[in-house]
Amino acid sequence: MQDSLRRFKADIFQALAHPTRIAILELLSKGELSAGVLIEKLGMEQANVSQHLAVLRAKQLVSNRKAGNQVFYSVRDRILIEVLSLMRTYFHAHLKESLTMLDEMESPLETAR
Amino acid sequence: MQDSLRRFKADIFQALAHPTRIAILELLSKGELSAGVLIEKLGMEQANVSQHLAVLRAKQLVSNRKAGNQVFYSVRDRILIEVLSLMRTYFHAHLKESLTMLDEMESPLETAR
DNA sequence: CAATAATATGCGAATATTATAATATTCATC
DNA sequence: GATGAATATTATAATATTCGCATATTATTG
Repeated sequence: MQDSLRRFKADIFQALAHPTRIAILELLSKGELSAGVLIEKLGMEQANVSQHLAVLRAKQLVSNRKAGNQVFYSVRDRILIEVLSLMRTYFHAHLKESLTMLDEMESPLETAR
Repeated sequence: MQDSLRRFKADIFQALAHPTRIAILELLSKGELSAGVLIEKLGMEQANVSQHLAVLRAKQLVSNRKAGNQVFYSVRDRILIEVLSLMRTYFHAHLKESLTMLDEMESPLETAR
C-alpha cells in the first residue's frame, strides 16, 4: 500500500515533469482557458499540445468542459498551483546554483545576462 | 528564459517522479541517514538505490556528507518536504478517484479491500 | 449534408529512464 | 599493503516518453 501510494505520487510528478505541461498549468492558474488559446499562447503544434493535455487529463490534474466547438481546461485542484508556487520559491532560493547548473547544461548566453 | 526556468522545474519534478526516490526523500525527511540504512529500509538492491541517490544528487535535491566509510544523505531544502507534504494532502483529497484509477490500471485485488 | 473549425487520436522514430549484473572506488583495520 | 565493508559507476537490455505527421472526431454554418 505504502508503495502504491508512492507510485501514485510519482505518477503525478511525472505528469508535472515536462516544461510544456508546467507552462500549461501556469497558464491555467488564473482561470480556465480553451485548448485553442493554450495552443496560441504556447506557440506550439496543435497535436503536441493536445497530447500534453491528454497526459494532464489522464492523471486528473486538469478538468475539461466542452462548450460547443471548444474545450475549456482548468486546474482541478488549487494544491497543484501551490506546489508550483512553492517550486518558484525553491527556484529563487537556489537561483545561483541553478543558473550555474543551467549554464553548464545548455545555452550559456541567455542565462549570462 | 521563461522556458529554461520551466525546464528547470520540470527537471526537479522528473527527479521526484519515481516511487523509490519519493521513498528516499520521505525517509530523509526526519533527518540524515546513511546510504546503508536507506538501502536496508528500502529493501532494494544496493546499486539501484545508489543510482537513485545519484539522480537526487545531480538535481541537487539532497546533499551528502562523507564520514569515514559511510555517506550520509539529507534533504537539501525543507521546501521539498513541504512539497511532498502538500502532495499527501492532494492525495487524500482525491483518494476515492485515485483508488478507482489505480484499480483500473493495475492489480484490482489489493485496492478492493 | 458538405465544408470548415476546433480538438483528439494513432503510429513510428528518436530519445530517455530503469533494473540488473559486473566492476570500480574509497576508507578502515590488521 | 592486503582485506573487507560501504558506496559508486558502467554497460546493457527492457521499457517508457516525446515529437511530428497523418488522420479521425465533433460541432457549427451555410
